[in-house]
Amino acid sequence: MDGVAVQRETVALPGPCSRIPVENADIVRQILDRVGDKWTLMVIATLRGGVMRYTDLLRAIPGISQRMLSRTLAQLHHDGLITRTAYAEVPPRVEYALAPLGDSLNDIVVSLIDWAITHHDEIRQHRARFDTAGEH
Amino acid sequence: MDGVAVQRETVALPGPCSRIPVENADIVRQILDRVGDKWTLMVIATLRGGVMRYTDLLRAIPGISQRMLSRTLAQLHHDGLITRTAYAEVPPRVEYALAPLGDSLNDIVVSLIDWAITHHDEIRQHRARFDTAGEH
DNA sequence: CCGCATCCGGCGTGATACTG
DNA sequence: CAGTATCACGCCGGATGCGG
Repeated sequence: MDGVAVQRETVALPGPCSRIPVENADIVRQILDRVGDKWTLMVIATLRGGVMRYTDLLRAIPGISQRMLSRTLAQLHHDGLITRTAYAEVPPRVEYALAPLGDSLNDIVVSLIDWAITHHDEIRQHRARFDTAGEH
Repeated sequence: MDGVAVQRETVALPGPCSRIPVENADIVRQILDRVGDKWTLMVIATLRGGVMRYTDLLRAIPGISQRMLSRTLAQLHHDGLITRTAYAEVPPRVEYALAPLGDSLNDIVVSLIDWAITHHDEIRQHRARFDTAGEH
């Protein structure tokens, strides 16, 4: 029902793309489904500190459950963003680290963390003002 | 199996934090709870195109439901990331646009989109290889 | 007519307990 | 220590309805 001619050539890789073509929106959505959920970015951000073990991550990321950590790590490993090294020892030891692909997200994650820390007060204030204002 | 552990030291990167202190982890998590869910970044990314109406966003973001769009928009407005302008007309018209706070996310969003477009093939290949390899 | 709140069904999520 | 199995809850999505 759209009937619009789609510009297929608009890839716009060099520099900031000014607009998202409809077909890229789908790609972006798929990726954001992976890296854009709450825990994935937290795990990647935490792994910036270096090689980490399962329980280290569990402690380093407040609020995450074992289930979601396992799931997230498996998915990140599955997508090639992190490496998983299991040592057949007793006690068992599994180390996780950023793979090159995950490392390429590093700058973005840092920026996002930066943004979060910089603006979270502003957001809180905005939200508070909103609450007091429109409490009807 | 893999068996190769990646040597990775704590590299200082541009920005205040090269590592995430535990206390900041909580802040980051809170922000990522807001901004890191599937739809929020998609909405922000889509709004980069300029002022948009509700149904425009609905069409521009494939897969989103009316419910989630309303919710996401309300939250973004609530947090001060976007502006909402309702015109008391017939037919009614509601326009959404990025507020300065949301606009400050622009660069990050663009980077993320760029990353998504650049690496989604790589991720797919990794995933496919993983599937064929360890189908156990 | 558009925007969006509400109601219900399904699934993902989270806490606990258990296994290797 | 690392991860899975189980179950109950809550959130997501689709349809409906109403207000402006």
